[in-house]
Amino acid sequence: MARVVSERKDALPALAEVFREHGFAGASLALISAASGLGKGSLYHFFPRGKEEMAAAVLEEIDGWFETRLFRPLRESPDPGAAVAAAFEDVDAYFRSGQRVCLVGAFALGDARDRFGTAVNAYFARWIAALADAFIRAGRASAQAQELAEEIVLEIQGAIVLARAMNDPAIFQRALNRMRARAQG
Amino acid sequence: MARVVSERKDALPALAEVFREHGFAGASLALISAASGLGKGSLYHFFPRGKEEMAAAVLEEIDGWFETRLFRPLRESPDPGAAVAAAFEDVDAYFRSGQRVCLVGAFALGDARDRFGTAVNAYFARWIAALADAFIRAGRASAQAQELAEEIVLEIQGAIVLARAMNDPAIFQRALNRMRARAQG
DNA sequence: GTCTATAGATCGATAGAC
DNA sequence: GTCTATCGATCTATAGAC
Repeated sequence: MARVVSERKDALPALAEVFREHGFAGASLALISAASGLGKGSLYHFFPRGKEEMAAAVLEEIDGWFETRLFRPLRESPDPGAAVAAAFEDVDAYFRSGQRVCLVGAFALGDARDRFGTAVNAYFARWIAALADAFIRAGRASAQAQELAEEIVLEIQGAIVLARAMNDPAIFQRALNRMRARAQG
Repeated sequence: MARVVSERKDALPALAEVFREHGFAGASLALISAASGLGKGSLYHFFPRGKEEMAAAVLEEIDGWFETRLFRPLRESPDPGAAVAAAFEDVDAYFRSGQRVCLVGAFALGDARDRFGTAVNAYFARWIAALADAFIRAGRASAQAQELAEEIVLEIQGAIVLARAMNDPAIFQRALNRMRARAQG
């Protein structure tokens, strides 16, 4: 029977949750060890450069998930309108209506931005570019598509902040519905 | 000649900057001491309950600033349209076009939300309520005013996240201009 | 590969001189 | 009030047994 954690990749979801909940500075190795079920020795075996390498690996995994599940369909789907609608569904599920934090956005607000600035920037740049691509293929003018994409990514981040601050997923839902209407209009 | 720090209040701006830049967990007493010019002994003289009391005092000061500069004018100005326009100006200046983080929003994303949940919630609730009040007095229907206010506060938070993530104040400016248009329309 | 034990630095917080 | 010195706890990271 396969072990729960038999390679580095298997530990990443637990690590991601710790970084999401506690931030980079607040994510101690003790918390990471407890959440992943791995001792410090094992953690340093998988991530020789320590916490920084753990966070970088988590960012890379998140980036891969978004690339596969959101960005590529937005860029390549033959039906861009359906791809945009599906993307809103995926965003709602992934962020659990704002009760789950966007790790990249949280890093952007703190001093982790200095360490992981390139990854943070690239994540949002590709998100906006993929959305804009879908809007253009759906018939919008390039400049308008670009601004609408930026507006939507920005509003998703704001919805996470406000829904969490007020502990009210309905705020996230209302924001998402406004975005859907704007994306279709 | 008056000393630079002669009472607790004088230390708060420096403390606020440290919490903004490093988050609650990342704001060590060594950083706070260096930024404020106060030794640990003095810090504990002003804030006997330590870091938690420092952060609470900072949140209270921020709340007071917003109440005086933004919320009260929005609720009480005889010209609600002008108050809304002035509020956008103040927001732009205060957050330096997104290059300065909203401490309350940053706390909302991390585990500091559990400690300061009431203050975080109240801050955003009063911000939204004050904006909605101005919109109603400017002639909007109550439900629409409430939703527009929520949308704007949400979008300001998203603009800070995205402008910082991409290190581009123009993103903040564009978002603010969209909000101004929506608030006037 | 995974663990325990522990090093060395830094943490939040306190004590006491001045 | 402000400082220095220092406490015990916790931190990241390493070493070495298995």
